[in-house]
Amino acid sequence: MNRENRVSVTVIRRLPKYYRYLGELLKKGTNRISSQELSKMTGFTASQIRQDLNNFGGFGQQGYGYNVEELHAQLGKILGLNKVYKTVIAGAGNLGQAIANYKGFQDAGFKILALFDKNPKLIGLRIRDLPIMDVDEMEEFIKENEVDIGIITTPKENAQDIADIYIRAGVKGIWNFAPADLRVDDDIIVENVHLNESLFTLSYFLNNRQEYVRD
Amino acid sequence: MNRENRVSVTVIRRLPKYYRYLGELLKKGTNRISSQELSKMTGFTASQIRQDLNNFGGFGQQGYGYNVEELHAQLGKILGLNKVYKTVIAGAGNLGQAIANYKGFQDAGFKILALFDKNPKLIGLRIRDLPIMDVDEMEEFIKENEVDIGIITTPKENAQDIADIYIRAGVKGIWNFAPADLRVDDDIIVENVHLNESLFTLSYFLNNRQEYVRD
DNA sequence: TAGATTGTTAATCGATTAACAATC
DNA sequence: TAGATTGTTAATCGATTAACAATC
Repeated sequence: MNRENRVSVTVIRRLPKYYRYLGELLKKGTNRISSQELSKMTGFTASQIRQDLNNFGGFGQQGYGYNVEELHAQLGKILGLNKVYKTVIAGAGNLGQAIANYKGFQDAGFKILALFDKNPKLIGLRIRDLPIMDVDEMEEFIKENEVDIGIITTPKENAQDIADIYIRAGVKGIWNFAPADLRVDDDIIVENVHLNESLFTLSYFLNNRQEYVRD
Repeated sequence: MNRENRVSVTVIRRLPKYYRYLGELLKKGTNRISSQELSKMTGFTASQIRQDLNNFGGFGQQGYGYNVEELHAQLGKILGLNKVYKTVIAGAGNLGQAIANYKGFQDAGFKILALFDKNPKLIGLRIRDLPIMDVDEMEEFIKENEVDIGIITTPKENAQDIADIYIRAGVKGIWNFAPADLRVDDDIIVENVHLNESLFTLSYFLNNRQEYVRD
């Protein structure tokens, strides 16, 4: 695959939502689902759903729809959720601890190996069974354990330094919660969670409700 | 303003980023900035930046660019950051506490009044100076204090119930961290932070790096 | 004045929606 | 077979980029 036939980022960002609803259907024991029913659940149009899925293959069957279990499995594979990823967390404050404690990520194959911090009061403690270690040991630890993903939950002042360590140590992706844009090589994938931007967007819509209600 | 002249959601979601960079420039003491320089910082094209800003007015000056202080103030007003919002947090676990502890939100005018939980071990504790109260008292509290924004950091199983309470109590917006889509009336603004979807997107790009590097 | 840079229109590009033949 | 629903092409819509006259 090359740039010409790659799937657009807008499409990719809808896949996790399909995956989530299919997981719920699977749990309920539903066997089949049509694009129209999925449309009602997700809020995307049926046409868009069929277009999106057909970027990756013809998973459906005319006159029937999609097999829930199969489509769920296929989307999981497309998203890379059939693998296990090793991750570490830099910044063992509340947010880092929240992520470490959230079972959902472990279940999805994102295995957290350790948290790192520079606060001596935190170093040595444990979150569940996970150690909080000195950030000075992080680079070494990542190399030894071949960590795939580095998570950043530090204040924004330290985010770039942490990113630099991550990259030197060889992580392939960074999940960044600091309100800063990281400078990284092109081959490092950065996914930002900018809570500030999310909250400010909410604030905008609160102040311009009349224009945006009823969509 | 009506539907015809409302600004598209894609534009709105870029505004907080402009605002953030302008804040940094302001702190550095920079007086003026051109769309071209802003382009280098933000990664959006200069043309797009000028288009975006002109949805709200002609803030620039030919041959000069934009006055940093003025544009920052204007964007703040557009985003509604010149007001104070009263908020509460439902779910006083790590994530709720992380948000309560994050000074940035308070500074931006989002005042947290209290956290709520149903866990007796948490009720009565304090996060900074904020009480953790019984969720049974939440509806009453919100009505009395005229809370604007309800934050949801509970497990997904409780998210809809909390949303229902928020709506009954009269909040105008919900900031939802639970991996669920809430059913609410059209006049309630919901802003979702779906960490699952963000992580799964990262996972996709990790597995399809060769297609997406160098953009 | 000359140079720089906006505001804005027009052109292009990409994403969404509509439509329907194919087929289960 | 008849009905349902996909996969896919074509039409539409919206967002981004290019271009340049206006003007500071």
